[in-house]
Amino acid sequence: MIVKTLADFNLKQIAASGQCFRLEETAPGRFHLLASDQYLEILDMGGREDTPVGEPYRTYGFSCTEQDFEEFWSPYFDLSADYGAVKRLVPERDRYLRNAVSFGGGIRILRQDLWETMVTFLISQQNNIPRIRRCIRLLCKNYGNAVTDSSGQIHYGFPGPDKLASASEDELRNCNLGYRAKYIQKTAQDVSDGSFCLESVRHMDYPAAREALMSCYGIGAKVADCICLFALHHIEAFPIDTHIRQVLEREYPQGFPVSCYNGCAGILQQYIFYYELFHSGK
DNA sequence: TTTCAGGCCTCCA
DNA sequence: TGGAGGCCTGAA
Repeated sequence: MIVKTLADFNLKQIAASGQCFRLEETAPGRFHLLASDQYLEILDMGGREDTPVGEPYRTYGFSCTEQDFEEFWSPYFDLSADYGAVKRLVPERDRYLRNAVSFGGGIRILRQDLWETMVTFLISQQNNIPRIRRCIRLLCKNYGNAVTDSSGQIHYGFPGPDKLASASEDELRNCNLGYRAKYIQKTAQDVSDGSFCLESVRHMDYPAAREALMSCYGIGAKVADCICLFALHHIEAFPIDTHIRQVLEREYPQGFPVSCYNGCAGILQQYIFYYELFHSGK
């Protein structure tokens, strides 16, 4: 296990922010994370939250080598980005956003796998988080590769498009996907036969990637924006779901000042989302 | 029992 | 072209 003290990084907040359904707190302060076929255990060793806005830090133990951390996990957690600089863009007069940033200051936008993110956010539509997690667990167990951790426990990696394309809609429905099974089946087929190219989407700018994603069966504006933000790291993407829509109507009736945030409004969206869901003192 | 959850598609006017 | 209705399922 390697130990790291990290600024603007709180795994509990990241797990609760709902951007990654395979990051789970399995016991207080203990997390496990599956990303594609990689498995990581993480131990929260404490830290400080009562620092000036934007500078919380915590210490974590990671069950990987220094090399794996630097090559895979550090980019995955977006650790080279300065989130303090984003927080400082929020003006003093915007008390709501200042509170949201202070409350969820350890959130980062993960850099997740494109295919995995497409499928998980197809599942997320009109759905709740416990059920989304169950669906993904079933999908991985039925179609993913087994990954054994250091204690010999088996976990399952995320199934690739070919694997899901070979499953029938009824078989996918058995993963509790409901009507979303046909979206996943069709999208997997399109990726598998090359009519939708993941690699080209990776190289598109935000508007082009969003439009390309929305051409997939079952992917609308909200899901496309989530994929752009959480997989392609287009941090200007600003997904609007029912929670965010309510906030915009209540706090920003003139519209959210996207232009103030220098192409990183999506990060602010995550602070707002987390604040709305978990802040009880409003 | 009903509503709603991190929407999207299809149909019809 | 825009709006209404249907869709899986389970927690509250």
